[in-house]
Amino acid sequence: MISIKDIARAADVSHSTVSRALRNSPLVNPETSLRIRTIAQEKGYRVSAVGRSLVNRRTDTIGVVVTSIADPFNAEIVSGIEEIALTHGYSLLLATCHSDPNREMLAVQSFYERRVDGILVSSSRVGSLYRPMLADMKVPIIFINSHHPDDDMFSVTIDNHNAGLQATRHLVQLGHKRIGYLGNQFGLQADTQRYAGYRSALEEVDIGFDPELVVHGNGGPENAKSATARLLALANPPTALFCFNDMSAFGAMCAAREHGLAIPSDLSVVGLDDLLLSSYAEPALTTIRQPKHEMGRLAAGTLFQLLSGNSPERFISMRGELIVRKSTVPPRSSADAISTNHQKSGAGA
Amino acid sequence: MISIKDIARAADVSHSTVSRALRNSPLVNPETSLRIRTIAQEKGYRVSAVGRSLVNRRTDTIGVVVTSIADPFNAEIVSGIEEIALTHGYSLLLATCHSDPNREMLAVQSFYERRVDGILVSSSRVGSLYRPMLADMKVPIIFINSHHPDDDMFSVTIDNHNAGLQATRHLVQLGHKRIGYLGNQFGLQADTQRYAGYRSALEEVDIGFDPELVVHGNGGPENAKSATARLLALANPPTALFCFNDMSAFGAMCAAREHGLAIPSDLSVVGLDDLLLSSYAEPALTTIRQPKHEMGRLAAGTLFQLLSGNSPERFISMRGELIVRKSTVPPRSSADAISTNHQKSGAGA
DNA sequence: GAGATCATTGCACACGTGTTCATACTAAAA
DNA sequence: TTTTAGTATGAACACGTGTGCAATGATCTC
Repeated sequence: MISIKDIARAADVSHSTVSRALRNSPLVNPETSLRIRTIAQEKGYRVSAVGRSLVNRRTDTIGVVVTSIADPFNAEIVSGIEEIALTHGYSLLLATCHSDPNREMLAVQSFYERRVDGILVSSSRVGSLYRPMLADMKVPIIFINSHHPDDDMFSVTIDNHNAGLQATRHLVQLGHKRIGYLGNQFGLQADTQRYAGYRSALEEVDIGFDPELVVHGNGGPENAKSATARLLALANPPTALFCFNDMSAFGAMCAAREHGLAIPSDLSVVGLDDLLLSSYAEPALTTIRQPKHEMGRLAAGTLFQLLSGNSPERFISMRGELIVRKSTVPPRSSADAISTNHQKSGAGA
Repeated sequence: MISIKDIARAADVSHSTVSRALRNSPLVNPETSLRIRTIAQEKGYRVSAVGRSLVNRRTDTIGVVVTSIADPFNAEIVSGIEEIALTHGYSLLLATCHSDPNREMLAVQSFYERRVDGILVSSSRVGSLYRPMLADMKVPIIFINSHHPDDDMFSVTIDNHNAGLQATRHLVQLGHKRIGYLGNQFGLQADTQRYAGYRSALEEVDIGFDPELVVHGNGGPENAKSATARLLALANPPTALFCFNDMSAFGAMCAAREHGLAIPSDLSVVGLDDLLLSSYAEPALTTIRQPKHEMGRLAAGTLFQLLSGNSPERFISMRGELIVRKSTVPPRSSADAISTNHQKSGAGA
């Protein structure tokens, strides 16, 4: 591993001069500078970012922790972050925590030890426990997809309540009266808020709320499938379903078909995310588009604002956009769906 | 930012003793050690990995470059890598290159400057151009999903030829005679090999090869859609389609439906990847499962073998597994599909 | 009690880079 | 010629950490 001292020896100058020459400092004679840079190139020299970081007190690196990178939602957020980081010449340190608060803390601590210049956390489960930790380490942290009402926290979220409201309103306007909610793990902030939006939409039109129509998965399709099966086994099943996210919606549609129901004629489904594949599904999924990529960009942008000494907005809240596709239609009979009590041995289509 | 010198001052010892105490060295008096560690904790001290890296000459960091993290295929590979890295106490530096050889090189150079202990590159587009660069920088590199026949390269791939063979054989065995191939960008190694497998399967049973039935997308659903549309507009369209990957398969199925065809009765489709959502599609996608997570694990495992001085296998080739689901059935008439020349204004189901 | 062994600690240097300050030399001005 | 201003360079220190070596003092052995 060759250092500036090596090429200093080769060029018969001090390492100071080499350092200056490589950074194109006007302090060094143009001829010597060229000679040094030539030698450096010949020897295949590359600066050591670790040596440089030690003196510059910055690593040009930001840390990103997500629940799972295999989750396309997180992947798109990271994609947005990476895009902005690249334009600033920053690198990305990635860690996953699998919704484990402990692993989340460990990841953040690891980032801190590595002296990242900033940290982005998506779907944090730790929340206010960060406070004492943040007091110690003066590293700017931006939260994505979780909001903390404390003064010194920055966050980028979508308006989850509004998203739930839009999705449910859409189903209400189609004429549905028995609308189910397929949530994520209980206690998750985004779930609570989307659920609240769902409730609000029902109250707007005086549709009686039926707790039977609320089930919880874990955000993945498999859990959504079994949760939906419970819902469809009800004596008076829903005619429409609002799902926490698109992955859950896929699982729900799968369960419905196995139950002998056709989508959307027997069951309307609306998701939330608008994943790349959602528009290619059959039927194409009606959903609330979440600007994932843009959220990543904004979060990273906020961080770089902070790093350059500016005072960006603390709480950025984005609006989801309703994308109506083919998975939602009016219910079969406008006189509610009491008559359509499907048997499990029903039409196998 | 507090350093060992600060707590050395506070504990009235030399920074050497602090360094030893924090690493639980047996050389330091247990009482002093405890006192030092207490002070360190009170002050919220955390080692600087950059200082440590400078002297240890290792960063406990590996670099990963993928084409796009938003691509679920890459995301799952990264997920596998991260899992193994974590067990070794390593962190992950992530970069994307968007299939641009130049950006790929820049990413690798950035990693090198940051003195990562090893590099993983998925779907490399640069190939042998690495050689001179590798000669300079003695950082172990593992390639995923691209194979380089040079001596000093390590790689983990799936047997693409075999995958193409299995997929096409499956369609042949169902009785299809006009089988299309929807490939990725021309020149991509994986595409060439899968295409070769496709050809081999056709030759096995003496099905005449028709170059009309081969089209190329870019691995994404949108391009796949338009490419498939061209295929279906043929006077004598295919009755089955082997797609480069699952994303393409989704685009292909979408195009077929817009063309008035039913999947699988009018067109059988087989993908390659087995994404999380592939089994939840309608119809559930027949595909060749690629052990993405395992490939990431193996690649990372190979790297850590190298880092610990062992000599792991150079070329790891994995077998894809045919997963038969609902998107493939025998063709409508065994007397080929000449009669089924669908009009674009056909049944709109 | 003298020498030997051991436990504990500090000094000094190293890692690779950037930067301040002083120095040596050159050229211009007086 | 002397002073002044300017140019080019090196010495020295700093960043935070780890470690070989020496030094100190204590305990043990005979």
